[in-house]
Amino acid sequence: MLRDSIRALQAQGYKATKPRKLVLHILEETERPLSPYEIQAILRARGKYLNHVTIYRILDLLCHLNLAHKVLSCGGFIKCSLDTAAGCHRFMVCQDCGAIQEFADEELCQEESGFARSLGFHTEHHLSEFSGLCSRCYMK
Amino acid sequence: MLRDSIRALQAQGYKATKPRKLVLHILEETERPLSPYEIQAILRARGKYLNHVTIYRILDLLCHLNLAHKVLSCGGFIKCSLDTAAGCHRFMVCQDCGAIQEFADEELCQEESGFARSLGFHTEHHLSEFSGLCSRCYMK
DNA sequence: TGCGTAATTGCAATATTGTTGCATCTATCT
DNA sequence: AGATAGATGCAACAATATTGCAATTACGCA
Repeated sequence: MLRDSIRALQAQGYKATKPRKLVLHILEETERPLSPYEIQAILRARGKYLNHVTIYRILDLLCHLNLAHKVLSCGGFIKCSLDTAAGCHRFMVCQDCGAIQEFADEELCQEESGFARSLGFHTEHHLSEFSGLCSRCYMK
Repeated sequence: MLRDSIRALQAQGYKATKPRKLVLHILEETERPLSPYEIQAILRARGKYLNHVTIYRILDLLCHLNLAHKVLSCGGFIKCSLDTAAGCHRFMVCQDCGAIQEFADEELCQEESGFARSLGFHTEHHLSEFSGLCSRCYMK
């Protein structure tokens, strides 16, 4: 919810400015990842203007507060839809419709850590991005 | 091995040109991911010159042939050190020394697929990048 | 070994993406 | 409403990435 995100901003001492609300609103209503310049274009098409520098800074902040995520495989940003630990970053990206589903699984995470440790590696953050077909596109 | 990579190029009908050998050689001897411009800088420091466009094209080709990988979390490229299926892309990145270890685990892969399917998602490619400390840095 | 040709590279120009410092503006508290 | 810390816009710039085309080169073959 937009309202929750705004509250989260304020709770940590950040101002609920118009630009921040605009960016949050766009992210809320969009399922697929958006790049900073895409966000700017969407706003422009609606007669709003934000400087790209502002958008970059807002996205940095949102990621820092775990209100948004950067999807590395495409470089875009999506809203954070889970309130799990910040250390894990997991998505399934549908190759057909581009939709993204965030997921979390404690068990999988532990198995990954265990596997890594068996190779002598002590992990802190796990990033996973799976691509394939979502249930809807798979049915088609 | 450099020789193997060159052979792989030729086996698929690509020429073993000087620029390609240079890039492969740099990737072979470097443990950490390198960006196109870093590769150019390393070569320049050795008195060699490659146009950045050439480097981009070579890296595209190497990734396409699964002789190199792009590490998404940093944007750099490393040599491919496993001859596993091209669909999986897994690294552990040491936060201290920057070294990268590629890994593969069929079992983990299957569990990931199963987990995704339980959410209605049919995966094709799995990307994982774990960050933490390698055994050497963990000991320090 | 030298030639012909298709593949590859270099170059120039341009597009896209990301960053910095500073002046101006605004959300929030009183 | 006014003060002020924090946020935004602007301008300039840096870094990264892409395209079309001319020049060069690796490789097969005579």
